Amino acid sequence: MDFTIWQKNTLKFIILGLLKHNELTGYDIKKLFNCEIGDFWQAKHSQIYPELKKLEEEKLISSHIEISGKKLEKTFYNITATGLTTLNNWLTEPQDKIPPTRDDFTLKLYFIDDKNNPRIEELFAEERLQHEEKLNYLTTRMTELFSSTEKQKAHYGHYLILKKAIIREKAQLNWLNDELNNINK
Amino acid sequence: MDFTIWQKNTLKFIILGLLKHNELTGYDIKKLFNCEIGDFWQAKHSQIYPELKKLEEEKLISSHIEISGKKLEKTFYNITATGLTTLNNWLTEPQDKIPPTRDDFTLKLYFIDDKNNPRIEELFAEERLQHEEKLNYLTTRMTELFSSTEKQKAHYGHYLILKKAIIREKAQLNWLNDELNNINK
DNA sequence: TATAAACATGTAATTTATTACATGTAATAA
DNA sequence: TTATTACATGTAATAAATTACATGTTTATA
Repeated sequence: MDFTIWQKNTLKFIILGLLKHNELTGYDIKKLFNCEIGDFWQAKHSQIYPELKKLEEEKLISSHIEISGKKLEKTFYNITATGLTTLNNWLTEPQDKIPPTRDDFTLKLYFIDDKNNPRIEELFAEERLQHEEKLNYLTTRMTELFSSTEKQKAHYGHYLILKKAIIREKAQLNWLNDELNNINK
Repeated sequence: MDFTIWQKNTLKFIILGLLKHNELTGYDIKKLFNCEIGDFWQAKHSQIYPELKKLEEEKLISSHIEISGKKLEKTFYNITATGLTTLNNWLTEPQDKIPPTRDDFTLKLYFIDDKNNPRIEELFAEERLQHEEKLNYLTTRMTELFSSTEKQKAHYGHYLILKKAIIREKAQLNWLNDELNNINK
């Protein structure tokens, strides 16, 4: 009997979730981390490809090869019945404590004690730029994908996380602007 | 010549930052992750103690032992001049792209496509509880530590990150409540 | 005065994630 | 038509982080 609680391996479940509806190649999965889910998780191809092989060994996914063009072999993956069960179990598991944000911008701030240190303003300005760019991208995506309530309902989860990301970025930007105003006073 | 860019090792700089003003033991540092900085980074003692030894080898910190009680040896660490320079360099480095939130609550949501799946409401309720508890803790800390503007100025960075965490939790809770209302419509 | 909780420090094994190394095809634009 | 970009897939080395194993002291409390 093994009561060992291993580390999460969230990537495993993300892959299963992504394969729920469509068959995908490793490259497809890699690209999806550039879109909305990239705001909530990221993985490099060097982690994705081995994970796919592991999942196939565990019989949670299956694969077949298709030739694209003259000789390029693309490996498509499909979720199995067992895989679907594993995914649903994960979805039903109670949530753990909220993990830390791992935000080193905030940490840097924490270690600058002098309110008049000019680096504070610089940091805020840099950070604001990043969040402005992100918010811009996210709002564009939102109008692209979910202009109508029908479209929202058809991909409800997707709609939700996009909305959440936008709210997060806006709150962050508000805070950044407020603090920048305080500094200049 | 080595142009290799290694992974960050943020813990290293957090330790240096924490030692900037006070000498601390490994245990002290461990405990600090239970407070505000725990919202932005966390580390187990099994990572902290080896890191402290590494930093001492690199001459970024120094240590001395004090006896507590009859025979308990406590190792206190101090930052060196080199350590201080290293810390300041980190603080001055331009910020990277904002990293993903690694939020598996949101990911789970993403993979529940059916708007009527009862698991959605459950997930939201679980998550709301967590964030309510956290917000509670944070606001208590805020009044404990920063009731006056003098106190805010004296530890400006600390004040800032506490404020940021509170704003984040509030925004999150607002979103959770909004969505819970939408579900019940 | 026993005992539980908090203090205090460490290592080993393992998992997770990143960077670097490595190779080749297909489509597009100049 | 050539060059560049995107497509496509992998492994090796390394770093970062977690879990588990391990031991002992001091303080508070029942």
